[in-house]
Amino acid sequence: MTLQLIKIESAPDLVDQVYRSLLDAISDGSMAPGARIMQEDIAEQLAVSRQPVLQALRLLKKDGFVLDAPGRGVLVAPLDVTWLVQIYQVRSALDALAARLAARAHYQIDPKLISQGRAAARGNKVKAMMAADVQFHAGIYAASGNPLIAQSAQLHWQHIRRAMGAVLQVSTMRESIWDEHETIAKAIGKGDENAAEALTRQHGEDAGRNLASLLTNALKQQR
Amino acid sequence: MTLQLIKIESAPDLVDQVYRSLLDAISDGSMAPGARIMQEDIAEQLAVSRQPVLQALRLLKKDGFVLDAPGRGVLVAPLDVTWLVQIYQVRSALDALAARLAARAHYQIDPKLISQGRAAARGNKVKAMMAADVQFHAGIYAASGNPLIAQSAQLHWQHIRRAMGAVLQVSTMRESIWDEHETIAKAIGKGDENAAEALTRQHGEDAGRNLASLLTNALKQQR
DNA sequence: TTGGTGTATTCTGTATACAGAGTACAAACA
DNA sequence: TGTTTGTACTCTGTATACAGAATACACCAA
Repeated sequence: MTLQLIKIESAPDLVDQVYRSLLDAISDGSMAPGARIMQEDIAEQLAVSRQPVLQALRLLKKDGFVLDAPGRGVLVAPLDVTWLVQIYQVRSALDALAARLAARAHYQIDPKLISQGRAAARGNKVKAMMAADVQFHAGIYAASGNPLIAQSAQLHWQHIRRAMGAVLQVSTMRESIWDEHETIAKAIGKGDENAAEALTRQHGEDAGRNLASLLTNALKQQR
Repeated sequence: MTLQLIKIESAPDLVDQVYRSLLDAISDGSMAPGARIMQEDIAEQLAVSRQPVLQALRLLKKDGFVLDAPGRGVLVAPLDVTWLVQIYQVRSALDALAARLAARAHYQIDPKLISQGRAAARGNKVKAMMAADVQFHAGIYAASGNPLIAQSAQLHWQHIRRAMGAVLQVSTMRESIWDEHETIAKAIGKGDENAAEALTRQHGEDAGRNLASLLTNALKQQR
């Protein structure tokens, strides 16, 4: 008999590990915007050589999480409202596309995603709220059948997570977003492509405007 | 008097150079889909060490131009119709967004882009046709005021270029695309956001379907 | 005291060196 | 002759070494 062995997940790959570690630290705010990054420090903290760090930083640079500071290495990209608005524009378009494709397939979004989301929204854990939000949207990406959407959007969500982290300590998320999510899920389930797309775009634009204004205030207060 | 000196463009940066060189070779087909890539070969050909090559390959991997072939290094991503369709779906959504934003600004697309495009379409140089097409769309991206769109779309265009290169030797581009381009430009100029968006999406979807079916045939013939 | 120049330090990017993982080939056995 | 096992080789990923570029600081002169 052929034993069913679990496929060994290969290649811990230091570059990947460093990349994730840094991305996480940047996204959750423990590496402050504008902070200077030195390869040697990171390498020492993670107990690897400078080589994997160098490569990971290059990947992060490509994603826009760190910027070149010629002569002084790189620094964590500052939080910029304009940049955030642009992220949201693109993400909304991707979300809208995903919703349309999902509706075309009459995909039934797992109702649990919504009930769990509402529960999280009633709580006071910022992390849980964010996670539920991400999961709902990820559900739509998966339903779209186009993995490229998820791939692009995932990076955007990291940027958003950064902005939210800087803002949500002060305010709370709009609770209405879960009503909107439910409406979107229904439109997708019914196969109403146009509605699903329009609702999703509207939802994204509202969220973008909301977060942008919150961030603007937060940045003002810092000064 | 303060002499106007041209700012020196810094950092030739070997990694970047290798990246571009490889991306170019892959996009124009001189590195065949499925071909195996060995760091040492590339390094020797470009007269650099393996280090920059390694990093460039990692960037290309992130972009989907090369795939991991565990144990045998990496290989040029094969041309895949499904993949191409997905690219077009995302790009069409981005194009539609860009068109909407450009229309919001009542941006006047340079008419030269269209006349030059028509001229190229009447010719028989595949490269010139592609270039004109890219330039028209790049014009819309620029007009959108959201640089993130251009950044994402640029990668998609490289993938498309690859597919076109494999196909356009055989067939010719639809000439009607420049009528469509003109209609889109007019809608943008008039500030008709909805029309600009809808037309652009339609244009993208048609182009995607067209290229996908051509590629399907081309791949069939190869067998 | 202030401005400028020279020097030392710091940090990056590239090259070389090394070790480990996987494949392919060859030899041996059924 | 086909299959399996052992071995050598190839290729990658990481570490270390080196050289160049930019900054910051200190010293000197006005």
